[in-house]
Amino acid sequence: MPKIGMEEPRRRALIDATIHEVGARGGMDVTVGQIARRAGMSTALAHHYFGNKERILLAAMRHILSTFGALVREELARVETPMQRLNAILDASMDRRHFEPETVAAWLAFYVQAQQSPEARRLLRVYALRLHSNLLHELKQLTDPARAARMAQALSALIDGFYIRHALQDQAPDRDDIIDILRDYTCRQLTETGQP
Amino acid sequence: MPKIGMEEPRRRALIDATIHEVGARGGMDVTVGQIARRAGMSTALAHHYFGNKERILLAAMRHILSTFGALVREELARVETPMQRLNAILDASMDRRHFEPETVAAWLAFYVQAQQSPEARRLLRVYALRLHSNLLHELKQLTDPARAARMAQALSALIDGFYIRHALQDQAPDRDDIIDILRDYTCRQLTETGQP
DNA sequence: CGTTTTTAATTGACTAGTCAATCAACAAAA
DNA sequence: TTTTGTTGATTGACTAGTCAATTAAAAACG
Repeated sequence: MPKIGMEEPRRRALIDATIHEVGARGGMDVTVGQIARRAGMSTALAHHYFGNKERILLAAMRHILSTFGALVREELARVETPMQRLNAILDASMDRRHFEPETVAAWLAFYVQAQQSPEARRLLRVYALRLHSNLLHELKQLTDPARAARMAQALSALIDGFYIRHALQDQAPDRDDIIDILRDYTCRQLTETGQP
Repeated sequence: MPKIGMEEPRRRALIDATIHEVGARGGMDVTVGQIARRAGMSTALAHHYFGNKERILLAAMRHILSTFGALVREELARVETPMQRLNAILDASMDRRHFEPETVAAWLAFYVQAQQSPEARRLLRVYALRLHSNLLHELKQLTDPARAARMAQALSALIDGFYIRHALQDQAPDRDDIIDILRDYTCRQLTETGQP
């Protein structure tokens, strides 16, 4: 059975299985055995490729974050004006793919693991910082620096907040309502009223 | 040594120890042994009082949520006008006590556990619903129903979002900045501009 | 009041089970 | 034959939950 060049597909399968298993079980308390079985191999092989459990989990986390980042970059490449680019970031952040139950559960679980694992924490920080600086870059071209900074913070929090609420409430607003709220927020903030 | 009337302080100590232990370890992967040791008793006694591990965790969760609810109610009782009451809810939601690292970590961990445990899910739903309806009740007196609903959704998401961001980023805005952002949001939304 | 019985509090030792990680061994490709 | 892929079996550490036994307070009794 041993064919050569198995390393890449095996790693891929393990990462995929990890995300699905974490999503299905709804937490990080997955066993290497469960992951390996879903990926169609023995636990020993999983250890062979990743060394230990934590590295499997981190690889899965890295995969989710880089998928997210790639999607944002892709949407961003399509448009020109700051306003379009801002909307592109918001759209990409609310992409349907992020709302698949497994992904949401995995995301949430990673947030918790970040409290224990410095490397996981670092990864999430990178994601948060990139989102923030992406937003800020566009907003600075649309309003004054102070308001831009505040809006970037608020939009980041709104995105994370809606995401986490979506994870466990059925009456949470759906994707389209969320985008409406985000657009309404930016629109109102950028319309100059009384305050300087 | 056995004194009578120990049940109540023991339960209290176990709940307290659970929150601290979950907060310190940054997840739900705490052992009954760790909790019991921190509470100054044997694992058997912890089982004696709560039956099993899940009930210990749920009791701790219930305690955190009821503390939160009591605080909101307390602040709410102090003021009269809808606008004051709205601000009271926001202030209470952002109270310093909720930002103690242990509480934040425990809160986050409970969110994850809610994916696995129906009872935990139910408890969090109650919290979310109460926050939402509290906000909605005041907002309906300040603006039209559609906008009130949208604002309640947005404010809930902002609160949860800032909370979760605070849990793992040092550059996240602090309590006062967050309150500024929340107030700025409500202020702008309630100021009638162009759109009906 | 003194004695006996009941009851709550408490634990150490034990059971039965899980899981991450290791290892020795085997199969095929190069 | 060396390298790469692969596994079953095993180990060692840890965990939830149980249980019988112990202690002391309280209550019942004479």
